[in-house]
Amino acid sequence: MTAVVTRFAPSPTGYLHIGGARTALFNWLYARHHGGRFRLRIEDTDRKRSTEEAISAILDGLAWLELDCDDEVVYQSTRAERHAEVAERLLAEGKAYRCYCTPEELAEMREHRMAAGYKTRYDRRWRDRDPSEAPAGVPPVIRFKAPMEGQSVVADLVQGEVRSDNDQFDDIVLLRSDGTPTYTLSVVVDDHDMGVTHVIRGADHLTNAFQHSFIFDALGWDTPAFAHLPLIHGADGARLSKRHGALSVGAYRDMGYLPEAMRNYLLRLGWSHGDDEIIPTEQAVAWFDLDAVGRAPARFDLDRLASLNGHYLRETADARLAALVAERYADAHGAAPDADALGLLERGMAGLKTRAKTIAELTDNATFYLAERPLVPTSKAAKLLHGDGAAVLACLAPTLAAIERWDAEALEAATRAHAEREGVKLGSVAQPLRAALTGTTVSPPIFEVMEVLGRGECLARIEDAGAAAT
RNA sequence: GUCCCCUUCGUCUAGAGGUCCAGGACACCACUCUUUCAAGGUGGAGACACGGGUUCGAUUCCCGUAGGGGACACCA
Repeated sequence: MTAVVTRFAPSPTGYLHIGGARTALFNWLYARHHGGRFRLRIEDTDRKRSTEEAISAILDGLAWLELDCDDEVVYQSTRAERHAEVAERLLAEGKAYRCYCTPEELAEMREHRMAAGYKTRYDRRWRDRDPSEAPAGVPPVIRFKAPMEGQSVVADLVQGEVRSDNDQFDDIVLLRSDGTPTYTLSVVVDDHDMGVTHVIRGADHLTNAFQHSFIFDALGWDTPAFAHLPLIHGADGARLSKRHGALSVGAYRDMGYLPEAMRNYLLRLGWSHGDDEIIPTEQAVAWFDLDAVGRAPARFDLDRLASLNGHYLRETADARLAALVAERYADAHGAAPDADALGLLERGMAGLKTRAKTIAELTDNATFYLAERPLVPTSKAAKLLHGDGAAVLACLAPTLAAIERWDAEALEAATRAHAEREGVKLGSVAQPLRAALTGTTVSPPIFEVMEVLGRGECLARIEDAGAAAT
């Protein structure tokens, strides 16, 4: 039993999207679970569409998801020579041939054969033709001699045994007329050379797997095990596309999702372990295997991601959350919170984090800890302060100022006693207090907030509110 | 058009012939806790696409229909 080697092989034509991220995750998990290696190959084969930005977006995306890869990253474009060499070998062995058809000729053939109901697009006119008949000045492509009869089967670890009649496989191009390799040739050669044992990728490649198998066989190479994952669809069931909004993992990072939540979410899309829902990565590594991957495509559900994110948020250490909020706040306001402010955030985090689903929301809710006096209240909060609110606070202020031990417990006890003396409900005191201290009508428990904020700041904010109300 | 794959609550799924008048989670609705809002707790509504078989018995096996998805480039 050789050690497992998996690989993630994106083409750098855009950001790392949700589907790619899940493919990467499954490859990574499979490798980690089996104590194997997880490799990265950038499929930048010539293509004008491949860009440096896309490559770094993919690298960043994987780094954010904390899917570390082993060995060096392979750039497919650097391997064209080796690919061509393999094509030549196939040619020499009579397993491939030169085809001199022009693109126009092929387009016409395709159209005609399609209309006539043929199973293949290319009529194989050069397959058995004598090379001496080659037209002068036409650079040929090299085509693979696909089997024409019988049936083939791909033993897929997810899809099961998939069969197909051989009469519908075209003799695909291996090497273009300009000598560059096509995708089909490149994957096979690279997977072999990289020692890949398990090819885990999207189901959109299922049909290609037949062609890949043919080539592996023709070369006398061991065919890796295949596992084709069902695709991820948008919430409407249609294929994921631009109109579904954010597709890149970077966009989710920016929206304030945690990588561990994203991993957990993606993991449960198509894979399950009984009724388990919350599956931290360590547990996933221990449990993951391909036999529990389903075959039906799944829809992307933002609510589910948000819920999971809320869960992980609540489990995250306050210091890390405070740092993430500070970073976000700095991005939005241009100034990073100082050490004192960071301390406030960290101490306030316990009350804050049960009230947010994303870091973005958390940051919004935390701004009252970071804002400079005097606070600018929301309109609802201002309304509370302009009514009897100001008077209520003015009446309460001396009581608060006289408190000896400034903590939530003492503050609540004193305020409750005050409300009772005044014959009012606690709420009618607490709400104006909240408005004055946080500038909003919704916040963590107000006495907790007061403890974190400290005596001086609280009394000052109450005074500010009183001044603004007059 | 040809070939391949898929089909359990709105969504993700458990279920591998009787344990299922189908279980969990998210979302939703109540109630509860409560100084606000959350979180938490309790409860509720909600699905085996359809039609044939096979079987004493099908969500589970087979066939068909419908619907969805994928692949059919000198793209990857």
